[in-house]
Amino acid sequence: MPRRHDRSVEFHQLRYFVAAAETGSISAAARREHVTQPALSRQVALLETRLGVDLFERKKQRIALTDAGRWFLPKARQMLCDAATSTQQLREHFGKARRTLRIGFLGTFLDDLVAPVVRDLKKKDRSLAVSLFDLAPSAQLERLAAHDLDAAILANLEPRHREQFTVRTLSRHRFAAVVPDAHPLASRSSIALDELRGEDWVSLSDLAFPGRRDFLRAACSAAGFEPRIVAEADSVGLMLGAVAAGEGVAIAPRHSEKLPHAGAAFVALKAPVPAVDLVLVSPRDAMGGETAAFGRALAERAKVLADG
Amino acid sequence: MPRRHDRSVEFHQLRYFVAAAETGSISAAARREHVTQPALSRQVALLETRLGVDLFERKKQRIALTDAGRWFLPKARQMLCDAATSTQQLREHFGKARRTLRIGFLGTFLDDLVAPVVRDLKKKDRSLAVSLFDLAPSAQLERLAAHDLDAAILANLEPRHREQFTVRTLSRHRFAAVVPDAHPLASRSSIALDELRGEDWVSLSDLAFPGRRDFLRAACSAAGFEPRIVAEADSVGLMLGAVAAGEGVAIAPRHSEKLPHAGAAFVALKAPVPAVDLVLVSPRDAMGGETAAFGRALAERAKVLADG
DNA sequence: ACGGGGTCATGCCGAGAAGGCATGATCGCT
DNA sequence: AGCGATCATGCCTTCTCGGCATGACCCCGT
Repeated sequence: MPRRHDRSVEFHQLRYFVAAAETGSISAAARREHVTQPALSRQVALLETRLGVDLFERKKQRIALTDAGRWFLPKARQMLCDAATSTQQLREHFGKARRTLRIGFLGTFLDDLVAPVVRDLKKKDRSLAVSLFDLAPSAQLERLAAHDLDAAILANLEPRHREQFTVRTLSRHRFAAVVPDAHPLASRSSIALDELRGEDWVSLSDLAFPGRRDFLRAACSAAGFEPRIVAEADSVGLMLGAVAAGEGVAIAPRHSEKLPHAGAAFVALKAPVPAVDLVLVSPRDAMGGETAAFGRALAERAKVLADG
Repeated sequence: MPRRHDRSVEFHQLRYFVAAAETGSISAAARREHVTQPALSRQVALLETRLGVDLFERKKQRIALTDAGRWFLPKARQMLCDAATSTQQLREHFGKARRTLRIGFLGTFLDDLVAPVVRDLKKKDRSLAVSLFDLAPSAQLERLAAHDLDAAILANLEPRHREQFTVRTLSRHRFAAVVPDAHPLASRSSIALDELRGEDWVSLSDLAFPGRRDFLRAACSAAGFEPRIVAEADSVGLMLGAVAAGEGVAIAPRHSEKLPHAGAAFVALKAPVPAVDLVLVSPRDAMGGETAAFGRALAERAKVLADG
């Protein structure tokens, strides 16, 4: 008897879910995954029934992640990353597969930093294979330590990581304030950090973003106050959601404005603007030729972006 | 067009592979997974072709893991663990699922420590749900920190983990020497540690077993010499394999003698015998009632074992 | 207001995958 | 040698997944 009513999740369902969450559309996800829209729609629905949890809100037209969906998204990404890297590593080590470069980063860097560099490198070396993974910083560090990634793009690196890995500085990223749409300061063109002195604050969990909370504390401390942190989120998306929901205010790198953030407004900060160095991190021992080439190209691109 | 020649791995194939590796038999694995032997045989073969790598050596009768298989086994376990814990956590948090206790440990502890305790607890509370995961220590610690496990059974805990988690001592475990079958000392009933002074040593990777290498160094140092470590393995099984292959000698907890170790012999050590405390580790904040009950029962059982 | 171009969901069908059963080949053990 | 156990293969059935067609709905422009 072929097993019925199977409650187990399948990899392709996770892929479809991630695609749908990232594109915010079933149709677009279907195009990306090279299947038809009904096929993907059904697999996502099946995933939801198997999990017993709704991942998307069907708002007649477009779809939106539920809280459960937002929570599950990074988990699904990690599962896919682990499956891809483990099997790839197995093929490379014990089989005849060619070396693949595996890069981790936050999704917001894909479009104008990582993707162009990868395109350029592939143009020069047609045989180059690259796998890209959108992961939370802590997940990147774990996989870096286990040699499941060749390089990761991070900020807010703690000292013990600086000595554990080789680090190359890419560019400096400035922060902006994020406040609810309804907030009196939302329409200002720029504000000083200490105007947010009395607010409730939303930060990022140290579990997913090591060092980020301390960075917030240090920035506020430089402005002469201590932030009252009332909530922590596991991802930038969840943090923006918390701000939109009125839980408090936050600071975020300016480029995260590209994430969906309905209900939350980005407002420029007056000098001194908090900023972090974006760095490329690799394991100390295994800095292969492709990794080094990628690092060089990435640093160059980052420099161009910073100048422009 | 239904996709052909799919190279992607499926969860059930990983489950079957792990079952086959753990039981050392396709038939036994099939019984455990409630499918017929041909079904499981085929899925494992299919997995191998998709990976492009042989995971088992078919020795006419029984099967044995290849090096690739040994390397892949912990990876497969982690993928299954992550899928199980993530989906379960989702169901509990956002759905209507009952709380499940998630325990991590090394496979060698299952039979006489973990399994009996779980059986007893389930007898008392029929509604108790428990998930068990055979994971490398570092993997347990990661998942503990991310609240993907409720408790883990570990040894060789580093100070920073002792302060990060709550720790309960279970029992003391003594080590034995492990030498190749052909080694002159293999037939002795017991040896002193410093008789291995001049040998090449095999240890466990700090990546998978944090603190274990330092423990070996300290033990040898107490015996008055410095071990020349020529190889490191990612799992106890790989370490025993390395010893059997003649790469060197090692020390291992006596209970790991239950693992398959053809070609390697366990020899008792004379006093002072290196030993570690086995501890139950849980996140500081979330020590639920079931977790506490499990801890108590486990400590009791460990005490009985130590006395017996 | 109404139709066209989007969205997502559902019904139906066919190809393929996965499982069961039966069988064959090989080895170990009595 | 024969029995029992192992793993692999062939054949058949069932379920799944994906494609196509279609329907329901919404936004938008004429």
